[in-house]
Amino acid sequence: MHSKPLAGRLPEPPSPIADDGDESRFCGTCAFSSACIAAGYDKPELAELQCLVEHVGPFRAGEHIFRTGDPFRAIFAVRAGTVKTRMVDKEGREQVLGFYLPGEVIGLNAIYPEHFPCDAVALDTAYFCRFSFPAMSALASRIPAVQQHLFRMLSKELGTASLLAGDHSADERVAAFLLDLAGRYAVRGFSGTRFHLSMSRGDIANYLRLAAETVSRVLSRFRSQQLIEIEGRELELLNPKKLREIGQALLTE
Amino acid sequence: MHSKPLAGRLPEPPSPIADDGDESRFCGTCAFSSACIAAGYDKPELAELQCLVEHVGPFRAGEHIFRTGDPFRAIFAVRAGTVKTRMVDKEGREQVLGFYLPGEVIGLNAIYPEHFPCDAVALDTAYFCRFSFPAMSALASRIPAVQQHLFRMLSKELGTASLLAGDHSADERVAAFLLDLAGRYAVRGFSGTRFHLSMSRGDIANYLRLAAETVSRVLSRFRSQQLIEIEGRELELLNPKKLREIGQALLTE
DNA sequence: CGTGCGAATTGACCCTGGTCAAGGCGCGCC
DNA sequence: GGCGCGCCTTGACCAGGGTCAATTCGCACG
Repeated sequence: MHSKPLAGRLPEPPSPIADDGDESRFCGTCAFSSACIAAGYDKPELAELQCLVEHVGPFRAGEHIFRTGDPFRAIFAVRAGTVKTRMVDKEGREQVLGFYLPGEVIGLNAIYPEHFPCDAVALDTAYFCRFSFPAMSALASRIPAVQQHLFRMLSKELGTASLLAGDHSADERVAAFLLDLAGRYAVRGFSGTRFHLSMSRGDIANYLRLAAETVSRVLSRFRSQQLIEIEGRELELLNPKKLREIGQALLTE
Repeated sequence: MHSKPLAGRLPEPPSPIADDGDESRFCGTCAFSSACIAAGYDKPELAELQCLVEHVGPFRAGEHIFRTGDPFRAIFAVRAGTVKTRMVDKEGREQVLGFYLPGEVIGLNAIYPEHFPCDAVALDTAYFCRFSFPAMSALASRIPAVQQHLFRMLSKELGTASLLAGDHSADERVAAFLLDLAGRYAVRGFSGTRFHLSMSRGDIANYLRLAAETVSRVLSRFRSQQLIEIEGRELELLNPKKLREIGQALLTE
């Protein structure tokens, strides 16, 4: 099955497509890849990892992968498509917590409460690997690399949660957001300068704690300054260097 | 008197515990207690847990427990005192990430980067339990309860990180902050209605992404509305119910 | 092909909270 | 005691971005 040898544990050359039905290619971009590699593709333990993975999907735009309050049984790695997580308070106001691209993992924040504390909603047609968490925990006890990987993923997400924490201007937020997306696409092997925004302006604004109108205005201004080219949801970064200057307060901290 | 905090801090002679000197009482309030209890106080495994714990302190107000960039070797449970974590960007601006009370754990966000991504600074005289993380990981592999506990602590912190995420008014933020502190004190067995704010107005403001003046104004207003009594850093919640109404957008989400 | 609906853009106005500045309070120190 | 230094409070002013509203665009559907 995973005949393609991925030599060493260093960052492997990323593969451009995550959803072409070739599992080994997807796994190369997946957040679990280093755990798999550390476990060894041919060891019997990996068979167990395979065993507890289940492919689910497709979900269409707007469909829920999980809902607030659902009992926590598994975490999900995005195989294709994009997801937003959000909370809805009792007044019905939505709060976007994050966007997740192919290779990234959702559901980690449900371990402690044992119920999902937020919704996960597909933004376009999306497919997932579903990892049963009890099985994963048991496996982690036997394979230190898997345990360590889970610790690292959790800890990593602690770090990224602070991206939108600071009190920063709308320009800083939008610039940092675009660069963050670009970097995450690039790391998974997609273009880091041209990509599709699968979320609406409203979702971006909500995530950045701005008004949709403000996001629209900032993007227009960035375009008029030749920093980006944007048409609808198709984006190109024309001057990442300048954008980095604008957003650096958010990116370095 | 005593040496610089971080300069080669070595195992100290068992330092007196700040409150009552009874370790089992502290452990009852500590975030690790359920892991210890699950392991069984009398089982041999617990001896190992004891073994990898090291009591450190005292740290005086302003001293660092760890600094940004320090290699990650251990996590710390607060035994007494209060700590803030913060990042300082290259322009020298401080960003307060959180406050930690007795029984709570700092350093979890360093697992992934393997270096501390922030400073931890004592706000008053503080003592800690230091848990070697490699030893802790090894133990977690053998004792599922310990592993599960680490997962839960990490996941829990993911949830709290979003407390200050939303775009909320100054009143909402301050009310939610006070109630959050109150709840955390109550859960550890302290008074949930009267307590001491060990952090300055400036630290609170920075944490809540407000100006110090705004925090001051909101507290004054809350006092004039009979919601709280506050004198310097001594606080009493007079009307927690009303405060909860004000801050509920932040608390429920 | 028109219709209708949601997303996006743009403009006009206003409010929350930041900034600047001037005291007041507490406390350690000479 | 008097002084100095943070920390805190309070007031006056101002701007960044939210809100409201009108318009346009894209697209699904009858």
